[in-house]
Amino acid sequence: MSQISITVDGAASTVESDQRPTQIFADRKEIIACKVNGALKDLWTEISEGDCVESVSIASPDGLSILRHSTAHVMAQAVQQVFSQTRLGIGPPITDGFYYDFDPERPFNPEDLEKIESAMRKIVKDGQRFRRRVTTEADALKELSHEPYKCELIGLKSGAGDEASVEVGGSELTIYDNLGRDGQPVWSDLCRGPHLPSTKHIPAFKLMRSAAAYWRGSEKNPMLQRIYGTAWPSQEELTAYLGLLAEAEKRDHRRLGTELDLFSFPEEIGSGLAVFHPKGGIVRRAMEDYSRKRHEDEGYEFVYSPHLTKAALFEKSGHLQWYSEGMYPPMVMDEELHSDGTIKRAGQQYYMKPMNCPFHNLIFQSRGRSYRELPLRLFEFGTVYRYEKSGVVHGLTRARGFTQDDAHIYCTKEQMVDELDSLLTFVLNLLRDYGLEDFYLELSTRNPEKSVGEDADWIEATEALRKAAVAQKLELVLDEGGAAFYGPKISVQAKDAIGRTWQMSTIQVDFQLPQRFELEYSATDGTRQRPVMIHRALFGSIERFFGVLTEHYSGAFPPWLAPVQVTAIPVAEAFADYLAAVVKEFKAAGIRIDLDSSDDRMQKKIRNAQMQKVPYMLIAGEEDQKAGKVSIRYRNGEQKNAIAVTDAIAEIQSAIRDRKQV
RNA sequence: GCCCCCCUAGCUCAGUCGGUAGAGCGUUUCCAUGGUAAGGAAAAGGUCACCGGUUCGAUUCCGGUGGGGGGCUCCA
Repeated sequence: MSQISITVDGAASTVESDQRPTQIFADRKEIIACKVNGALKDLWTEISEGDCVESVSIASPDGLSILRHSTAHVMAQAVQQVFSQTRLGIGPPITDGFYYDFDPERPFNPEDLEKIESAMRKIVKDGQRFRRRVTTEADALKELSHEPYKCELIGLKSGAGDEASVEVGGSELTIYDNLGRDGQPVWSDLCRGPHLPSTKHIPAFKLMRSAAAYWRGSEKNPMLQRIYGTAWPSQEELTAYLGLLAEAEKRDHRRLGTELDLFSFPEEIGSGLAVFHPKGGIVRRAMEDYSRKRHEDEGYEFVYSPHLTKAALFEKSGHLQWYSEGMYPPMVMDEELHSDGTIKRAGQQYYMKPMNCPFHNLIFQSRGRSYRELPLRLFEFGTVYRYEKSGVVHGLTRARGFTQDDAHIYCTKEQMVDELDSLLTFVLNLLRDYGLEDFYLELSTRNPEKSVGEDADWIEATEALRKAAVAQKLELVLDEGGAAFYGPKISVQAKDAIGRTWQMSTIQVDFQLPQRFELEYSATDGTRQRPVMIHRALFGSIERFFGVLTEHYSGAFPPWLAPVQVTAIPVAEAFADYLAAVVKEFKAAGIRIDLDSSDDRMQKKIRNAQMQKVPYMLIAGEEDQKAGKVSIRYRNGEQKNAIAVTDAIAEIQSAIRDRKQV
């Protein structure tokens, strides 16, 4: 047997020529794949003289993808074991897990998932080896003739899109066989790979849910049944992941909205239309008040516009041509009909507004504008109505009626760069004031096929946005071709307390509307010029931001936002009068404080306040009353005793003023 | 909009293989006056989402509508 020289993880090495990485890394159990000369390969791959071999650990990003992809194969095998008439779609790894699409005889139910999961456990236990096999298109079509979706993928191979590329390799067509103990294939799947050495390398997995998905992601294609699963390098990591999901469920704003009596969606009103209860109203008002103040400081002017308008306005803006599907249908006013039903006098059509910009444009246009007025910043908490498809409505984060913290900035081209820069700084600082700290930015650029305007304008605006983004020194992600038809945009993505990303603010340059509305200002030389228009919403919508903050804080709002800032709890009824007097002082100091005068025992009152996530409890008993003092109990269970009332007020006031979390 | 699932007291949920229903929490009243996350007792509270169909009889089975959930597609 001859020897070959290779590099293993950067170190020169000499091995027998028939050695495979599986043997080279035999004593490192966490190594489940490798890179040969930079390309991801199975550990069973052949290596040759001069190859550079790098180990891929199961915990690395590549390793996790391979683990999850292999688990998807195991699931597909199990599904076909349990339901033999099921045809296969595709089964890629995704963030935290994997899915596989199936065309079963009937949709899966939860019991099916249990059956599939136990079949998977058996396959994992069997330790089936994954074997890569190169095939030809003709052979594969023959072998997979009973798998129509796979055959379709083979046909697509040349122009393979993203979703197909996991299944069919770029240059070679490969099939992965799962080999039983006797070395014979027990199951096969068209796949690019790579895969784990064997199924026993799957340390921990769980099937999560079944759902429907269109074949190859198109509404026009048939619906397949998708099963989602998750897989991890260890049982502990799986448990931790499931714990995170449970935590996310606990802080779901829809659940907290009920538990904390913040808002509801009465069926009588309609899907996606919320009412805010008194407690939610306080939080919302605190959010709005602070936003208003900051906008005022920043040179915005406040305007108001109606919720309804005649159709002509949205014809002018282009919304009716482009977005009428997303609008509530028109109300027809003052229409007169003949007795035979034909129209005698045409009515007037009114629409609920899906956006505020046309109204702001009318304000801009209401009189001549001078360059001296620019940048003109018009701000409105504008409530809009959009007829979202029934399947997408989701709590406060995707509603049909919502209020944007909307503003439109009209400026000269020369002012655009500075304006965007200061605007982005303003946005980020404001979001930080609300307790969000971790951001990245996304720059959406032109899609040439779906856009209007001059190339030069697009380039200029995109560059201005890019410059503003880069100045923030935050991560910048490019969303190529993701811009709206009328101009490029930056969106601010914020991470919440448990690491989930939410799209918050958008800043959008618009070339279209100033033209459609023929907006003009008088320049220094007396000529009439078209202003640049910038759309921006910092919260996106107040409802959505409310939902995000509720989840971010898990309902435990910082004092400045908390509906009830302090609950006063007498140790016994005898001290209620004393506390009532103290409560008066707190109220006079502008603190939102409630005295719990119910006949519950104090332990119960503490529990209630705790569950309502009230930031402070003010407790007083005999000792406090004698000394004229109070005790403060915090949300974390800590307590400070014998505090002078004025000190307690000062402490809480300062936390509110500084928007501190406690 | 599409696929699947769900809707029982204010909330969270049992239950009825078709004979009109239960628990815990909450609410009300009474007792208890209690120093750090549930004191005790009693009572009230339901057209079993709504509308049709099948049936002697429907909360239960079937169909439709509304609302919700998980996904897909979409998100100006």
